[in-house]
Amino acid sequence: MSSTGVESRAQAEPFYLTTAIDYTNGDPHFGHAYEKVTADAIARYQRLRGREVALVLGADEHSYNVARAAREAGLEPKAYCDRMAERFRATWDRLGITYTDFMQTSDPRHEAAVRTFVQRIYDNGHVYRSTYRGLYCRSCEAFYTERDLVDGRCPWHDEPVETVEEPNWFFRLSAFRDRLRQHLLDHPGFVEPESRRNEVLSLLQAGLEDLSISRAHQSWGVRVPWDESQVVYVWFDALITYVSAIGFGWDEARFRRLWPARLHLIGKDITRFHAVVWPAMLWAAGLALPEKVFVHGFWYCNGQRFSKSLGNVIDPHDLVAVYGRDGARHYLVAETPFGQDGNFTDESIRKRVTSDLANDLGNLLHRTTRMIERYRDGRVPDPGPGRAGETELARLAERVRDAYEAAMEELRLHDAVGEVMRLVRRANKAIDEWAPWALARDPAKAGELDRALYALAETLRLAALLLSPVLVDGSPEIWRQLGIAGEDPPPFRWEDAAWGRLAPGTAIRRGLPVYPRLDPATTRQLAPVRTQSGRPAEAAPAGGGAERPAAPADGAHVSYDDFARLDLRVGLVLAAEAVAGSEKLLRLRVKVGEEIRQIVAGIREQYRPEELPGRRVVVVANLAPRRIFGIESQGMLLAAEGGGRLALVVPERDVDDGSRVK
RNA sequence: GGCGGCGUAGCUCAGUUGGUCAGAGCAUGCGGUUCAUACCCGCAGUGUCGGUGGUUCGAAUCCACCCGCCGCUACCA
Repeated sequence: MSSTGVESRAQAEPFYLTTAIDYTNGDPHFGHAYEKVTADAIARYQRLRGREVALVLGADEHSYNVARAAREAGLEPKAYCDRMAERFRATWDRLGITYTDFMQTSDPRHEAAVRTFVQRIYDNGHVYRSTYRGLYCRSCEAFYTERDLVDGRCPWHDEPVETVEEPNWFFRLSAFRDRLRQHLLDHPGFVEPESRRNEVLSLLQAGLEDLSISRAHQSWGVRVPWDESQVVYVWFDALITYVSAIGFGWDEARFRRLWPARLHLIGKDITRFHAVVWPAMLWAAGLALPEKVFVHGFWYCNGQRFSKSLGNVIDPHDLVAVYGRDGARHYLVAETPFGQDGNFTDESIRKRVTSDLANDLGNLLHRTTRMIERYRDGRVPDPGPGRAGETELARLAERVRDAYEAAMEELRLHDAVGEVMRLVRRANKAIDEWAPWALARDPAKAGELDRALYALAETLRLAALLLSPVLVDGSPEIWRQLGIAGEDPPPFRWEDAAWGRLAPGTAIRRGLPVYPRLDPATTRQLAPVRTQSGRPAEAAPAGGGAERPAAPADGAHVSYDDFARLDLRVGLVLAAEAVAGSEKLLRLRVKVGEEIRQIVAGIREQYRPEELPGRRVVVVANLAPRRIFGIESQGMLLAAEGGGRLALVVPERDVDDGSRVK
């Protein structure tokens, strides 16, 4: 698998990968950084393999939120976008992301590409005119879904929205269902991980609806070429970045060389657009499909979502400031299997960086260079003819290289790094076994000592090379300290990932530890554990007297505390109406103290809408809002069910609405 | 409710097609070493491999049912 045959073809083919393009109505955060770092590690690995790599990043700007943020900042949209794009690029530069292109959707080249693209699918007969119905806010000049609304009102203006119909252009997405399904069956690797692919398949099973791809009444966006009164729907616009960034519509030669992409890296929230809509778009435009859509996981923070209201967002710049560029990158790649969710904690990153980079890798370099200095006058000894490959370390190194290669090709980034760390740990152990300090005292063991020191230096050279896609600062530094001649920074090449390439006689240049241990006393906490109120948790009181022991929770009982988490309230039904198109659902407006909630309840078979207003009910007031039948339900009614009948639970005598139910 | 997935040492997880599969890393305890960044190395562990049945000479690994968790989806108490 390592170095023959198939290679020549692969090397000739460029490797084009993309990350999601980001909304730039706020600064880049941890999740953005994760995606870019993993993409960059893949890109650097492919370059290591000698392939031409295009790594595209970008900014998704034609959304209403961006236009609004611009207005709030007092800037023209384009000026605002350009400024934000700079902030994003600065962050990616800080993280060492080696992107080749950064496409803003407001870039004239992109806008031209979008027009070319949609014109093409129009000419190919995949677009038709129909009516779009949606909820429209006049102030925003934008449509919203039921899910976006807050209390049925515009999330930005707190104004009622109105149902508006407008003529739009529709894309025949449904026509591609069977073909897409077949493609997924024929190409198991088209969507990964497999669980995501299964989701897409079941989605297709459920059926597809055509997609409105234009909007009237909007000025911020790309004009539909054959209908200047409309702009292209923002998602359609955004996806086209993947081709516009590499020249579609403005540099055909480059586009033809790089397309189709080998990999789209995305988060799990946008799977549908990339695994369903995008392939259909490409087919409609007569273009080839990308080889793979890889869905990475989300990061949590102390088990909770990153969110501004919790105050636990992490600025990538802080991550770099505290843990270093390599520390941040290593943590992001090595901590969690690629494709799974991760959980950021200050403790986990400190441990990961300290044990892997400082204690294992950094210290191995330090002790190795120190011994070469001390025992061999600072020159890498000659292991002697034919002996270098005989040591266990040498054999392991080549096995690790092959396992690393397999892992990287399959995007098991975390396994790939883990393999190299295994080698590093084995080298540390080998030092103990060989005890070079003992060999040094016995002139008869000079050959053994030579071989030992050579093997250690060579292991470090290889480990640094294999880790170079992640440890972008440390890998070159390790080579520098090993005294490897050549360009600085070194052009890491896969051909050098073979045992024995380190030239005997090389003068090492020991330096300061590449990865100093973090000082726990001064390491800044990036994500202190917080209480639900958003305040940092109090430290446990000394003496421990005030600790409240958790009630035992056997299978049959919940603790009182668990029960107390429910906020049950008396509510007064103000209005009730049947949910159109539904048999069982009623949409209620319920007054609970000061607030009025919209609650969807499945009680229509037992209660007629007109008999409900004025009645008191019991409401679960702190239930997370859910969308039911397209309508947000902000709570739940308590009802008893039995004998096929449903009975609302009501207070036995009159109490004020808003009263607590215990 | 439907579909998919998961439940293995304190924690995070590996465990291809059933037979050294009961493991790794981290954390803990004890010991060793000195080349080293209070580092590294060794030893010790604990596990009813979610539960119950079944197939088999033999199952963490296959089947059934049950419990719990997660994802997508759904006319949701």
